[in-house]
Amino acid sequence: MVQEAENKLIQRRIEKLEELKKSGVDPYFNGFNPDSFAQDLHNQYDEEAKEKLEERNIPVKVAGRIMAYRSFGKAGFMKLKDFTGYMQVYAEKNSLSEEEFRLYKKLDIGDIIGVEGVLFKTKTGELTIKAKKITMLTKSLRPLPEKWHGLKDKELRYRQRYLDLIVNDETKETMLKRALIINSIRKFMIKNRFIEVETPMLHKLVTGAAARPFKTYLNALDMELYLRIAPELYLKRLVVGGLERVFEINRNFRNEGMDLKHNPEFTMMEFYVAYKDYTFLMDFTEELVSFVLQKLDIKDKIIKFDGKDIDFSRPWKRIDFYDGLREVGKVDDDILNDKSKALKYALELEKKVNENMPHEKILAEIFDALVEPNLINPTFVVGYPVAISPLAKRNRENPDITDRFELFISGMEIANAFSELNDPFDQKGRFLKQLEERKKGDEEASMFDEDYIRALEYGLPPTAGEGIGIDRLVMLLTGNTSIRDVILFPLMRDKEEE
RNA sequence: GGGCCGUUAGCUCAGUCGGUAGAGCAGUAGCCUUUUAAGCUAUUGGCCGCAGGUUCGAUUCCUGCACGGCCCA
Repeated sequence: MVQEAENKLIQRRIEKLEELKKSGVDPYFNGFNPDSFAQDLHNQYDEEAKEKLEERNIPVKVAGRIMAYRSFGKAGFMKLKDFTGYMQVYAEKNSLSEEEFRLYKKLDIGDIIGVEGVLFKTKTGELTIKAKKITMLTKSLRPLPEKWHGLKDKELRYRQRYLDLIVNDETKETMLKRALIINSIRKFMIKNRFIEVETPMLHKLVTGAAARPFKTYLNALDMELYLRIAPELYLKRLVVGGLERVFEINRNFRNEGMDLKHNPEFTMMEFYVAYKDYTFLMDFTEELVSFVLQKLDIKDKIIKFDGKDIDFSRPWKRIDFYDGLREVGKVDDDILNDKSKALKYALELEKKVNENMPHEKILAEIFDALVEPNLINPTFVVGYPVAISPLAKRNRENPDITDRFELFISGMEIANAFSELNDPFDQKGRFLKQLEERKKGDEEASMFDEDYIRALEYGLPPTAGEGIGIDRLVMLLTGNTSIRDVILFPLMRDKEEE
């Protein structure tokens, strides 16, 4: 048996399954080939007049899951769902063989069936298939959630996403939109002559971002490995190799807290373009997102998210990191100039900071607390300090800051980008600095990547690079305030089954 | 990590000021050949999240735990 009968409802359906088998019906029949999808039929025939449609006597074969079942004696209606939409089926005794009518009477909501018949319209004008033949394709053993309220329990929706998808059309809509968003991004990148690549997920060194990694182990080489926190250094190696425009849309893994905006594995697009700098990337990002909005048919450039209107009209606001602290965060100058005052202030804000951290890192924490939540419309923050930007190129006028920006929308960090540091001597120094931070206890500090230095010694052309958080972008564009609602299978804690 | 809230039938939810529970849908039986949450009649279904404590008695009160949600860090 597949599973123990959990309750009488399942028990009853298993009995029905056995009855089917006994009467010679294969409850898992594999030879039915539908010739139409629900939505296509609606698109084609919804506008057609009832009489005309019925004269034409159009034969169709569809397959799907029974979502509603309304029966009255010698006839009845079913609502069938396939991946495109719904199609109503009308079954009556006179149009079916005796066996098939008996099969019809035994069907359950949730069963997957194939229907052959002709199109007609009901009294109320709904396009419907009058069944001539019904084929059981998959018997469903578990009862579906209630037809009206559906499945609301978030825990069940995440843990049993298949059920969520069967019952809640909004979930499917969100995921289809996600696919559309990623597709349009890909289209935009390719249009701009970027080459899509895949780089390793299993890394020997933790680099490319500030985060704690997942550790794993490769038996064949007796080697400790990390799941990547970012593909950055591999992508830049490719630019060294002459792939001057590359992008990768793929998963990153970060071993840190989970909340509305963080899932341990998440999807990023990173891309690099040679002979451009970070100012190019700001324009490019505006164009990219505008392109996606256009593909989503959002014409007024305004999106409702978390109760706020977000205006994507170009150009987007650009503010300086320190100006942001002063003007948006109302942070006093002596905090900006004095590390011990900054530390004290950050502690008052209940940030996890300590005296081993560089002053700039503490300021970044204060920025996180006081400035970021106020950046609602798309805002580029520029002028990040060198100390917290180990892979970014220094600004020519002010060597203490970098040619870098982060993009915030609705208080969320959406993108991080900079002119890439391509001076191997400077890069070596930054790596060494990161090692020091690591020794002081910063588990998020970068490791030293010698081969990457070697690659830089061969010469990385002047390059601009950016990472865009795809899940968060999808959240914004689909109106979901939880990252779990835009990931098909978000990570859940184990629940012991009895 | 802290705070608040939730966990009752397959699903969505009531409820018991402490006396082992109820609705709708789904299921089952019957009537019904154009329904739209179809209708009508009858009916099955519960370790009231888990473990302790208080009590004559706990699903209810208390404590702890698990999982989830929201808020904060």
